[in-house]
This record gives sequence, C-alpha cells and structure tokens, in this order.
Amino acid sequence: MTGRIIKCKRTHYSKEINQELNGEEVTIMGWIHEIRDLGGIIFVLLRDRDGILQITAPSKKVTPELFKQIQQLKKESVITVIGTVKGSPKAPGGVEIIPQNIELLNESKLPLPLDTTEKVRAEIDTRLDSRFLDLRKHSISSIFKIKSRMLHSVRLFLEENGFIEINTPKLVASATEGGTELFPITYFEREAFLGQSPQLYKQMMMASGFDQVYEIAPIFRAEEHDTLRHLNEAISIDMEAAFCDHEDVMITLEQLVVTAIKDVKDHCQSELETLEIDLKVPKTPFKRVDYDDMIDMVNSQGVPLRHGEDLSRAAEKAMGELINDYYFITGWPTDIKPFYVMPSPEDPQKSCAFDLMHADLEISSGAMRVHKHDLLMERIKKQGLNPDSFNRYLAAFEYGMPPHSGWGLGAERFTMCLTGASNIRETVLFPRDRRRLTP
RNA sequence: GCCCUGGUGGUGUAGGGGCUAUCAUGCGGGCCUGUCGAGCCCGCGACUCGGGUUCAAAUCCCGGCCAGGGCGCCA
Repeated sequence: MTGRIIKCKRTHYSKEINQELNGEEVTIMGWIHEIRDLGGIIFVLLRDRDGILQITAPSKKVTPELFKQIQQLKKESVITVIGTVKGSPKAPGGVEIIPQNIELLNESKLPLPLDTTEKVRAEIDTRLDSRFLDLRKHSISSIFKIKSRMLHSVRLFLEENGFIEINTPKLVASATEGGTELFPITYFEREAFLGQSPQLYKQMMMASGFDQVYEIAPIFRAEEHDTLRHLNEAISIDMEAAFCDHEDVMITLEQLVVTAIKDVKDHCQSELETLEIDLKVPKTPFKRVDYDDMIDMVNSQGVPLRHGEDLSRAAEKAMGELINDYYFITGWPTDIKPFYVMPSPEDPQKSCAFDLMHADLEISSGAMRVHKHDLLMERIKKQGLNPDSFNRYLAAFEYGMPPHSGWGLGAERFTMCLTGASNIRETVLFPRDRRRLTP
C-alpha cells in the first residue's frame, strides 16, 4: 500500500503479513473475529480492513499473564497485538503471529446484534439497523470498496476527458420540473424542496462556456416505491456537454462504463473474489435498440406493450431475457419524455433520448436537449407546465445557448451491476427508503 | 398506494387450539496444545402489539405496527 499518511502504531495490515517477515516483530490492530480456546493453545483471529490474521498463543510460548489475558478476550473487541511473525504450514495463509503483548483498546458488548462470522445469516433489516457491525463482514465491505473504486474511476475518466466538476444546489425553490414527487422542506419562512436532479442547473452551465461539466451528488425523490431497485435518496452521476448530440454522449457513456468496469476488475480482485463475481468487460459499441423494435421484442416475449407507453416492469424483464448485457434503447417517443428533450429533426414524434439498460435494469437516461428558446417554451406549455416558473432557466437560452446533450447515471444501480447485488439497499451504507430514515 | 406472505431466544429457524415450545448459532461454565464452520459435557435465553372467539390462544378471527416478495408510481 502506498501513500499512507495517517500515522499509526500499526506496522502492517493483515494482508501485508507474509512469510518473508518471518521472525520480525510487528504491530497489528483490529477486531477479534473469533477465538478458539483449545486449552493449552488459543487461536485468536484478528480482523482488519483487509483480511483476517491468526494470533497463536501456545501456553508454553507466552507468559502466564498474557495467556490469562487472552483467555478473557471477547469477540469484536478492539485490540493491538505486538508479536512475532511465524511462518507455519499449519496456519491459515501460512503465517501466524506469536504475541508478546496485547492491549485491549475497547471491549465489545455481547451478545452481538448480528453474527459477524456469517455462520448465521441475518436479514437486511436487522443488518441495516446495525450497519456498522454488518460492514465488518468482508462480503459487505467489498461492495463499498468496489463502489468507491467505480466513483474514483468515473471521476478520473471525466477529468481526463475535459470535464469540469460542478456543484449545484440541493435546496430548490419549486417543483417546476413536473414528474416525480419532491420532498418539501421549510426554508426560513418559505417552502422549498430537495432537488430531484441537477438537470436544469447543468443545462444552464452550458450557457456559461464551461462546455463539459459533471456532478456526482445526491438526488431526492419522494416516490412511495418499495422495490429492490428504488431509493428515495440516491447518488447521480450527471454530465452535460456542449456542441454535441446524443450520439456523442452515448459514446462517452459507454466508454465510461467500460473504463470503470476494467478499473474495478484491475483494482478490486480480492473484493470480486469475495463476492464471487466474474466481471465481464462489455464490448463497445453497446447494442442500440430502437424503441419501435423494442416494442416488437417485448411483444414477441408475450408481454403486451403498446407504442407510446413507457416500459412496464414486465417489459423490462422481457428485454432482460433477450439481452443479458449493456444496451441502449433509442428513438423514444417525444411525448413520453421530458420537455427539455430534443425531438428528432427527421421525425418530431421521435426524440433524441436514450436509456442505458443492463439486462432488465435501467441505469442511465440521457438525451440531446432543446437549445432553442422558442421550442423550449412550446414544449413546456405542451406538457402543461407553467413557463413563468422557468424564467431563470429559460433566460439562459436567450443569450447564446449552444446545442448540448447529457445524461445521468445512477451510481447505486451501476454498483448493483458491478457487485451482483439484487437489492439496491446493499449498495448504500445507510439507505433511505419508504420506511427507513435511521440510522 | 394495491395484492400476496410472514412476525417464535441476541441472530437465523421448526412447530401451528391443551405436553417442559424444535434446531442451529450465540452467551455463561467445564474439559481439551494446531484450531481453521474446532470438538465434547452442563447451563442461559423467545411466541410483534391491541381486541375478540374458547374451559383453554404462540396457534383461530379482526385491527395496528413492522418485515419479505410482487406490482403501480418513478419528468
């Protein structure tokens, strides 16, 4: 490990202990995963962020005081162990630590609210109530290490490709965008809302001359959905780029997805192994399925779906049966897409909008946007919205708004694809859903 | 919000009008010098809440709360 700047008495993480250190004194720190007291010899399994290491205390090789202290240790207590590395074929991983000194940093209360050794599984509800303990399991922390790497990789990719990171407000004045329900909040003497999407702000940035922007931030949606793939607070990876069309940003999106998957594969091998995931790097270009063809494909699976309808859950599943990979759905009807989506120049009934799917899960949607003020006004009115409430947004289109396109990618849904999680709550430390607001 | 299913020790479960409420894990105690899901012995610990039916309710009925699954909603 490089670039460690936190000063700590710990000399090694568990995974850094190997036979080459045989005979050396090390200081390791962590939690007691398990204790196996065989009478004359005690094995203590010490767990830290990266793995589990065996501390072996034979009664004849440690002082009687230390042996007694080890007998009294409890599961999940935090300890520092100073000891000697000993290569041994009998030890798991071929190495163990013979302790000279053990400091009990903090004792754990017993019994535990859940079993950190995973001998007895716990339900997600129980796990989320005691998330800090749940995360002590490597099978759980692996998900978040992968999510972290994915976000890092996404940032790197966008920065290297000329994008500027922006931060837009999450406290917004009104529910003018229509569509999803917003969370109302009290803003001094006024009512305000939590932002559902940075959409309008990132578009306004296209009139700033930044050309290419991105934001990775929370979005809030007050929908009462109660499914394995919805959250009321999620992280959205949003981008917007000027002087380009939807085809251009679709290429950016597929390259970003492939780059992130490769990067996770390269840097998270042990986490993927823990999760038993064999990550496949998808080939580019991703398949493009036109909306009209998609209707036929869904119908061919015996699932009814009419032209002009959004995908039902059954339709998503039917598509997932046919394509178990990443693919775009393009050519969406203009009528079922938001006002800011550009109608297709050849056929205004169709739009320049696209969704990125992974099997039956929508992970991103985007479009070329309307950049002409008058058309935008017309579209707002046609969708039954009040143009007056869009004044500040619309002004940006009156002083030289370039053509532009963009998309939003759900960080948690993408993480589901990377980790094989079937419940989106698995990919959030402290998920917010219909019922859960704590911890 | 709708439909279905469920709620039993700390955790995960079996049972389903009357027996000391099953098992695993855990926890406490004991034995044990190579465990690695350690083993063996002893012990501890539970029927979601409210109302109803009944001689008798953890079990049946109604309602609440909560959970799981599915759907709707999700510009």
